[in-house]
Amino acid sequence: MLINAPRGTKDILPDQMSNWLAIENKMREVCARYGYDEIRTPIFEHTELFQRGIGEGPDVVDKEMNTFVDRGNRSITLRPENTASVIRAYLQNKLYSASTLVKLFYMGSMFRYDRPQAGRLREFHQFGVEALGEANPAVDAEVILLALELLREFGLEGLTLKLNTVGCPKCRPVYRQKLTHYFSDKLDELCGDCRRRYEKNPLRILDCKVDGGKEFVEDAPKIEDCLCDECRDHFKKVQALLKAAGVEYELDARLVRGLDYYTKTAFEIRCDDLGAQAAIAGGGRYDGLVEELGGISTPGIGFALGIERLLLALEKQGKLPTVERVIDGFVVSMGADSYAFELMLMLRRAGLTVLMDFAQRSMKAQMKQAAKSGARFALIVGENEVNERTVTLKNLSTSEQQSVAFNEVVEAMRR
RNA sequence: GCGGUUGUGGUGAAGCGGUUAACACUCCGGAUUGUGGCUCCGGCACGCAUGGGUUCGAUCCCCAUCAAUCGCCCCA
Repeated sequence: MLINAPRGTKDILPDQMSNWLAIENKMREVCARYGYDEIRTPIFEHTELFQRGIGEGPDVVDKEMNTFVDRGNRSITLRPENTASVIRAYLQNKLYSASTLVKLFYMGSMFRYDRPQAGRLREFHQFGVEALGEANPAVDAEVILLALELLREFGLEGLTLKLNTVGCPKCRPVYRQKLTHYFSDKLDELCGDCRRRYEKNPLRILDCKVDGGKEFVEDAPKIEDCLCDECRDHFKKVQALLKAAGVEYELDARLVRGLDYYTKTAFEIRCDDLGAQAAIAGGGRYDGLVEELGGISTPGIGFALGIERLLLALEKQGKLPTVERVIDGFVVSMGADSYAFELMLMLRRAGLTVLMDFAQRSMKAQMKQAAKSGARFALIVGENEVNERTVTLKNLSTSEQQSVAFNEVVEAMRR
């Protein structure tokens, strides 16, 4: 019996690497332009980091974490997201000492134990960005712009930016209170999920697919009526900056980011082509999180983007990027393997990409391989070439062929 | 975690309760001497996700498991 990869995990095979690399390269390139530096944190952390960082409540922590006890009897969790880890690293390594605004990005595996679907895996990959130390709404705008520009550079279409503010510790409780009060005598009219949400997070009721359209839900108190001056002003400034940048967005009072740590700005980028997993990227401000994790009060904002979802969307739109791979030569050996080896070594040392078929097959078969590999040249060696210490160099696109002295092959191939 | 659909070779797929499981592509080999991309010829599932059951007999029927997928939940 073969052993398969665990449910919800996927091999990224050689023929897909080109797409992954192209995407990762673009991410690094855009981040460099925006002044974000890469960071890599461990794939597992103390379970407590996520419990404190994300908060008890969201499914991500309650039901979806891969938690285990290690041999030293510690409770360890495979990271379900990276923000808490980045902040942990920021505090632990005192990155704040370098400058007030620390801008970081990451990419890597995240783990959530959920039922797999296309665009939703148990091990999946996120690219994300965190800007720590600055409360200025301009940073909110920069982060959103970075996400949008990145996707735009991939040529992705059918994107919608949804924007909301979820208030802060001053005004959110007021709003939540109002909502709870509002729904308290309407529980019977809500679906089962919403009755659950009523306890855990009444804001959720607003974007319920079952109840969302109901009149009394539509008429529920709006957060904008409860925002404190600071949050109201912040949100206004973020919008002004986005408008100035020519960004189109939808205000969505029902957009509730799933992780409890968000404050003020919350946003999500959706792509039409992804079915139920339409959220390709999401994020927001989390001004209380650093303090929650034991640092001094430090504002922060970030977002995460699902790389598999991006790949899926790009594939659907026929826009998968690739990285070029040039094969310079393919050595065809007619029973002259040691000479062929010498040749390959020489060429590779000169920095050329050279392949050969080791199956000792007919010349015809080897030529076929050479053509299939996409190599620019076939380098044919046999008894004659060995004796003359030459190489028969055939340009596979023009079919031109010449005999070249061993020492002059590199030069001939570079012409 | 809940509900639905699906599961045939490397790939896309046809198929029927009963002798050799179509077809296409890929791949491999060949069309005489050391030359590819075109053409032609030939080869490639002892097996129809796995494990049970029904049946004289199952890839086609039933059950379970596993997996994928769609929707929900949640989220990226």
